[in-house]
Amino acid sequence: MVGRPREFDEEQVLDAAMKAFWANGYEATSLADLVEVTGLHKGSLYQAFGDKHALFVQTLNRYLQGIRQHKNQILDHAEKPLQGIHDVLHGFIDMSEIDCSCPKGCMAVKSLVEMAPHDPEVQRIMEDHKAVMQASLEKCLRKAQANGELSKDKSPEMITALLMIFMDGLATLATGPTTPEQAHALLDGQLDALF
Amino acid sequence: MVGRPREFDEEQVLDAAMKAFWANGYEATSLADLVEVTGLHKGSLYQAFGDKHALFVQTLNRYLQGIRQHKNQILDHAEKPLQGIHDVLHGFIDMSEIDCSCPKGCMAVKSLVEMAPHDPEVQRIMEDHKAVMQASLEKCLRKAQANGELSKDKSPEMITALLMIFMDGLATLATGPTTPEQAHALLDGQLDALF
DNA sequence: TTAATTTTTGACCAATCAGTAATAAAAGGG
DNA sequence: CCCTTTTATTACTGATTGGTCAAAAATTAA
Repeated sequence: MVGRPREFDEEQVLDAAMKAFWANGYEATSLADLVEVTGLHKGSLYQAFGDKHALFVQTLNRYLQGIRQHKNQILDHAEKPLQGIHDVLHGFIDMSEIDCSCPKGCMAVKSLVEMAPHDPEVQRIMEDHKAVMQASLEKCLRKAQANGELSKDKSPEMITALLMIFMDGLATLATGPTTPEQAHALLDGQLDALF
Repeated sequence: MVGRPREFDEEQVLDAAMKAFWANGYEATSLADLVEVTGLHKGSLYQAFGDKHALFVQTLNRYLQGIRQHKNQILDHAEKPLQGIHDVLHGFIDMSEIDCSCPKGCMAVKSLVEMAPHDPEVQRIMEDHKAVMQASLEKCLRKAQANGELSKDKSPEMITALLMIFMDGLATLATGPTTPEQAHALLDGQLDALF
């Protein structure tokens, strides 16, 4: 490698920018904010990541990829598929407790609501992510049916859709003063209703 | 009344501003945008409604009040309470079809996600609104229980909470390319699961 | 040591941001 | 008809916006 070496860790910078966007949204996060949280100078940010929108897209992809990686691993390796789904969904609620430096709520839902309506790229990213998660959940539910864990007259598609809607709704609820305990109880209520 | 009379209709201006905020969110809606959609000059906007934030709060209150008025009337006067709930929830989906000039999605959810986390006033408004809607739904469910329409071993609180979460989730879904038919089907699926 | 390459840094830019102040215009009250 | 009150309009502000550019610094290859 030729040239002056980078003085920053790309992943750390992306994480810092991600948290800023996550906490405040795209529009309300200024370049000055990004400079502050990343510690980089304006020019370096542009040279390394492109403009503000490109940087945002990279942080969003990183956020979604992290979720997919973690959740799909649980879903694919769960001994009891239904337990896997239970763990994955309750795990979403605990995410904010594990890393307390994370903003409240879900960056994906926030981006979906703020950006997707008028941003084709964000829209595409979110649709792809949704399709992947949907497929994983459905696959897991079919395993549960084959397993005998889940009645065969339930519809995996409908259950999956309702679970994803529920998680989106829970994420908007989580922007307010809801405790993890309440969230867990509500999720249990929804799971009881569906299974 | 003394002084020069207003040349605009306050409610029309609020509606125009509301749609701008609704479509683009608070941060992404500039004063120039508001001047354009309202037809008023900057100074008139400030004199009549206060600053940008105050104007936003007024549009949000108008939006929420319209919903509460409409929905509570249905809930309170429904012959069959469960049918009333059915109508109210499906009615949310049809709102965008009735007035096609309305932006997609729900302004309340959008404001909740974008503003509530760091805006105490919006947070309070949304909490109050949620409490009112929650109370109306619960009251209606209890009537259904007294009526025999709803089994008494169901929890009105839990059902209400799950319905509200579901509607929030549906609103985020509606920012994407979801047809009203799909939304109705999903809502029916949720209602089937809950009742 | 020098040339090529990449990053860092800080100065700089036009455009837009929300918001204000001053003046003109239009009404009613005396 | 004048005075008061309210609204409309225009011009203007300082600050901030996202983004660029050129020069300095740090590294490797020749």
